[in-house]
Amino acid sequence: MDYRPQELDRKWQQHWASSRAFEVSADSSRPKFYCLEMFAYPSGHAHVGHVRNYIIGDVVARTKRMRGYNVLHPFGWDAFGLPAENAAIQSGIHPDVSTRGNIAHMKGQLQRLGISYAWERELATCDPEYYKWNQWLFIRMFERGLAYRRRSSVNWCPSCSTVLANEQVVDGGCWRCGTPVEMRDLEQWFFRITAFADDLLDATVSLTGWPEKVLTMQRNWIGRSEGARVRFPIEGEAAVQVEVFTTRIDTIYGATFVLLAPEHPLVSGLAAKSKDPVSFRQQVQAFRAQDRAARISGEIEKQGFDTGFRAINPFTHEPVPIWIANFVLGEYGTGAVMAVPAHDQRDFEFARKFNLPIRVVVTPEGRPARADRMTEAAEAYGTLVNSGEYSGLGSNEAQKRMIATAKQRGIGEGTAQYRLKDWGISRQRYWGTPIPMIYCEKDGIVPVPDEQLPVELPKLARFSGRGDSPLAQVPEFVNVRCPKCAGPARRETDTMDTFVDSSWYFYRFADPRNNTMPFDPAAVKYWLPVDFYSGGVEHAILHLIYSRFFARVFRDLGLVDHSEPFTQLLTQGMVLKDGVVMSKSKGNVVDPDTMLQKFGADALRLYVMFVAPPEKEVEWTDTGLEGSFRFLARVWRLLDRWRETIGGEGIGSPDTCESLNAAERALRRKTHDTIRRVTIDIEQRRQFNTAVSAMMELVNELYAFGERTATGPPGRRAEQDAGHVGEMERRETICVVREALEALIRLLAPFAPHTAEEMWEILGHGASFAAVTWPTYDAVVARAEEIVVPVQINGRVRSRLTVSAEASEQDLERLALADPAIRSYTTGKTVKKIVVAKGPLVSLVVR
RNA sequence: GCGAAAGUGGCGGAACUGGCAGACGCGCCAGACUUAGGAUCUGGUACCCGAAAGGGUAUGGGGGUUCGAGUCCCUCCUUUCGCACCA
Repeated sequence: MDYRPQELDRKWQQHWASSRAFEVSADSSRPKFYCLEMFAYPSGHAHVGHVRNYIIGDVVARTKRMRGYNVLHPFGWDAFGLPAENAAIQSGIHPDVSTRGNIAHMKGQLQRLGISYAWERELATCDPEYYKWNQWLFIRMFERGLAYRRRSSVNWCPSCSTVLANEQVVDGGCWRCGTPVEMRDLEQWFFRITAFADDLLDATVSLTGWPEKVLTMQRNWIGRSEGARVRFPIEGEAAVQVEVFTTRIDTIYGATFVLLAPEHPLVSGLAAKSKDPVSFRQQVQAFRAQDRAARISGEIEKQGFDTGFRAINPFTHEPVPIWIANFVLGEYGTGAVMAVPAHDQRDFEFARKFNLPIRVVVTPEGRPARADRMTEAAEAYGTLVNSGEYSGLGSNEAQKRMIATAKQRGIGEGTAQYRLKDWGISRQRYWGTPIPMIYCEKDGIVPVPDEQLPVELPKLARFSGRGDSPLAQVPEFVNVRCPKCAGPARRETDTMDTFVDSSWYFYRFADPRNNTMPFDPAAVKYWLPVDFYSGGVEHAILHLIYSRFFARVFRDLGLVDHSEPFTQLLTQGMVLKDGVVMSKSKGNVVDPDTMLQKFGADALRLYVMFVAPPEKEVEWTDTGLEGSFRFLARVWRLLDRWRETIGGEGIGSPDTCESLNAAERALRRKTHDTIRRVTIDIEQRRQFNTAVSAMMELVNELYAFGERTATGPPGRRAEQDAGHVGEMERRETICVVREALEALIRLLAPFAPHTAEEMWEILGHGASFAAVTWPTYDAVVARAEEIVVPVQINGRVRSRLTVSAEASEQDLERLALADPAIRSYTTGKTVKKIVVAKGPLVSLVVR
């Protein structure tokens, strides 16, 4: 009977579907496990790179199910987004149509892989039943001031013709297409994620199940820095002050000038009053026109000019010049800095270039540096000098006292600054959630009443790809009555960033058909947080920080009782082909369906899990896949060779067999040790490749065992008279082999579920794996009876002792010294030291 | 520039708390069974010397701690990733 996986795939997939094997409901009497893979953008075809993630999740989900957990393992579609809309501009096919077609195809691919999803909970974010709750939530956030509208300078991608959030700008370009981002002044909707900056930052220490790398990225992104704001009056301008942010208030006696960003709000006022307003404005314009990416990255030279105005250092009361500099960022802190050239490298370079004074006010070890001899700024903390009453204090102490003084005198206060900005969510595109807001001349901004939700996307007839906000060109959509005064009003025509959709879909899975709330809090209380979440690292800050933000919003709305939605996070590596990431444009995608037709779902699943640990990038090889197929066929032949022998009734467990011979005991030991290793590898180490190799070892052992038995190994079965097998084996052999095979099949089930189900059935078991329990091991049986102990002399292995596992340290020492090979090294010399290490291992120092 | 992770046979990788480096797989070599083998089974496969027994050298380079280092420490090199004038 040959191994024909394609038939098994079909048979068991049908069986799982018709028996609703993976559908679940909340059950407080059982422990729950929520296993989730990042949902998919329905691009049309999943390649093996995408599919790796789903297989990882499926192995975890299936294992947990066998271990008695009530497992929620859902899937859905991140179905809004630009590619579908751009395709519509090209092809004229409506995004709704193409998206649904893509979803149907990809769903089929996942089903053919045998991923154990609870498909009845499937959702797509482009369904009004889903995005209605985006709108509902938006309004709740608006009511609480967490969603607000403001005019500001925003990132604009000219290619996608839409605004981008800061998180979506990578190296100065659009995260999706790489086009350099431009700045535009626009009225936009923002989510006040900065209100949770401290919470999001501080809680990272509680995320012990996350990779440290991702946490570091999030901490850097939030970018909290402690410091102070200090206000500098302007000489002769009583009405205005320059407020600066500094993390080094201890160096304020060394502040010899003040720098403003070209975007600083005071700049235009100063220009007007300056001696030469025309040239002033020209220089500011020149700075602002500089390439933003280059300006921020420090690639261009530091430039600046003197405004002619002077600020009064509130600590020294000295007047210092105010300059405008191209490297000062308008959007960070106050957009103005006090420049301390002696103790800040950037200020140092600027002072040297423009001959501005440098004054040393902090010294690390007693003797102050000479300003005229410095080659770089002295940024280290130390003891203050030339700082009036603060001289002699350490930097830390000085900071505390200076902040207290500033506060007392009303010239400043201690604060923290963040690099995290509020999340701009308006998108000038069609294929997204309409923002449920109405603008009325009389009543201003008015939310759409809850009972009118959802605000549905109108069907667009044409996609031109030109101009802003396609919805603005649909009069029936734009023109509405004001919900308050019933007067004429117009709708918001921007749509939401699709990252809004993906920030809470994992809650909706707990209760996906609810039509009165986003979800029932009780359902979420049972299922959430997600116990195991896996996806690509590319979401380390985008999706994962937005989701943590949404969890806090739901928490503050009283809908959930936790703050962190994902307990354990696994960031899986990409699958490469020919050394590069698979992509349609590179023409190097490996289509899972082709592989399925050749080798079946289980070989593909097994290969993907075996090739490397899940976090690592892997290079796809066809021969590796064939190897996995061969392994499964090898297991299949093993079962074929033993099925009639061990299938009979009335055969007890090996525990009841008293007289196992050495080979049988060794096989039992291997069986139990394999269960131990596979269980730990899957459940604790999440290192699936070594779990697979442990199973391969067991299979090799079973082949070797078969070699020694009456009927011979599986490969020779063809030459045996099949009618006679079975009667020739010892009862003990049958017990031990059956135990080994039944364990193997169950361990294999999460990786190769179709094959395992079939083999389980062949062995005469009725129940499908949804109901089968994970094998357990006996630690005593798993331990070897006899062990080989290496003996080292001066660090080199010179002999090996075969001893009982119970041998004591003294026994080992004695046996080592008595060993002939060892004696040839010790005779005539002194044994200076003997170490018996756990392991065990004996190490002798001989001189 | 700063920070993090990593560097192991021809290849993917293993080695859990410092204890036999190279598990398992791919590839390759040989044998068996065969009309045949690109099926299957068995054996071999880090490198160097040696007919063999055996010996020596090996985890990016150099140094150190230790009875013992792929693993810990220092230093340098390379690769990948993240951050990059954030005051």
